Amino acid sequence: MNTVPNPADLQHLDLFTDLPEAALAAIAREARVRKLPKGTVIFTQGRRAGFCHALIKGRVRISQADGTGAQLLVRFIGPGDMFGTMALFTDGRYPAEAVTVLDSVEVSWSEAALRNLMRVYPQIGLNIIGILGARIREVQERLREMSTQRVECRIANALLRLAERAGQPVAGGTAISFPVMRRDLAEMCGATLHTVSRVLTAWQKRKLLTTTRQHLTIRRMATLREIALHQLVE
Amino acid sequence: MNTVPNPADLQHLDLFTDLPEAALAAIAREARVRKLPKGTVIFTQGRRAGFCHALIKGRVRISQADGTGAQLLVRFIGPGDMFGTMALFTDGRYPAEAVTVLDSVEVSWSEAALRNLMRVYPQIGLNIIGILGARIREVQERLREMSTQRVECRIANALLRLAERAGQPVAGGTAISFPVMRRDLAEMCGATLHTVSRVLTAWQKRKLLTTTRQHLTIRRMATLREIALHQLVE
DNA sequence: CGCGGTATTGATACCAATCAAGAGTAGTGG
DNA sequence: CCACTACTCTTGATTGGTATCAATACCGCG
Repeated sequence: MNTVPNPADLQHLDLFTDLPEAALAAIAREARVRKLPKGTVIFTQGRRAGFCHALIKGRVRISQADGTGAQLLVRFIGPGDMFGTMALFTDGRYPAEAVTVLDSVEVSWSEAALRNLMRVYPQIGLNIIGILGARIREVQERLREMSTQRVECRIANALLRLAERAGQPVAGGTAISFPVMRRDLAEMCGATLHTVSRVLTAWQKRKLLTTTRQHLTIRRMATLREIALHQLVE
Repeated sequence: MNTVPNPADLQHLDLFTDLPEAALAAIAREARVRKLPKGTVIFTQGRRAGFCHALIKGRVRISQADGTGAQLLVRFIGPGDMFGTMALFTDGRYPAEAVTVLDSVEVSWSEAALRNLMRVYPQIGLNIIGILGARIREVQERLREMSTQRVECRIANALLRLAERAGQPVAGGTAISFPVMRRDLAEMCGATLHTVSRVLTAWQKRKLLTTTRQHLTIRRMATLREIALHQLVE
């Protein structure tokens, strides 16, 4: 379970882009690798954070609950993505919960190890800044969508983001490569699962996409883009 | 106009916390200081970014427009805050517009200067990571609010955030120290200015706050907190 | 087979946007 | 000094998009 990763796996992590070979080897020596079956809770909201995480394989669902039980789906983490790292540089507590939705392989580093590595290889710090910057952009974009657009647009945007980050070309469309429930989509775009269901069945009738339970394939990406952009849905 | 700042001014900037005296002096030498009257556009959305900015005095409004003209008020920048820096580490374009809402004093560094300083003083990089992390948290919190809470709660939360970052104790309450319009509040919490106006007058009748045009004083912070937390507003 | 989680679909209610009008306030310039 | 204009703010009437409530169907799995 607690093995050392192959440096080759590490070079695809966004955390470690533009680092020399030697660095990857050193980083690998400090790493902890774990195989995590689908459904594993990696960390829970509010727990003390001591590690920087990254995903080698699989998919992780990051979600945040408020006091009343309402949930926000913050993001799905895919292979190569760092996660749960922000906490180390703020108040030391995870602001959200992370659960695998597929069998996954995760790498992690203790806070001390990460800080040492950052000292030796300053590029890591620059990478983290870039990653956080990109995330702020994405979250702000979602915030703007939530403020100004209707549910249909927001659902379309959510699907486009999923396709972008986890789309697999298949015969006659793009399939999302992991199980997505109506509830997930709802929590991604601030709607109820009822509304999501209605919209998806309407789109299915229009041949924009096909869905079976938890599985989703986009058939007409272009039309979906139009719906996402335009306020109007002719 | 193009003077060198007093290092003492720099030590209160979140960008440069935990830096030695010598560093502040070096940083000051690279800086550009500008006095900017109220209403000055510091940068516009989409423009090529070449500087890292920080505010010494005054207040700056950061807002983002989508294609249709709808606006999101991203944040108000106060003394000590860095801004417009994310662009340097992502795609090199400002994702939002910055305008002074009070007479202000701004410091800025060219991208090259900043990168040099970061190389010599790695703490700056850590500071930036901390700042970006805190911002992601705040934006995510707003996103969750937008998804799950009603307008009244969201307006209450917006006011609390303003009070937190720009509240001045005055006789019988906390005043917001810069002009805030109904439209601003609306764009902060995804509502129309009409709704904001209605809610504020209702609260004024309940003595929760007092407003004159563009000026706002919170009288019962505790009650406002209750409204913000609870979904229910008895 | 029955059971728990997931998805569909209809009926109703209601929050907040939209539409519309006008009042207050600041600043400008003749 | 006052008319004039631009902007901010208030308030009412109406509409409509989504949530909510409620019931049922579907599917996988132990």
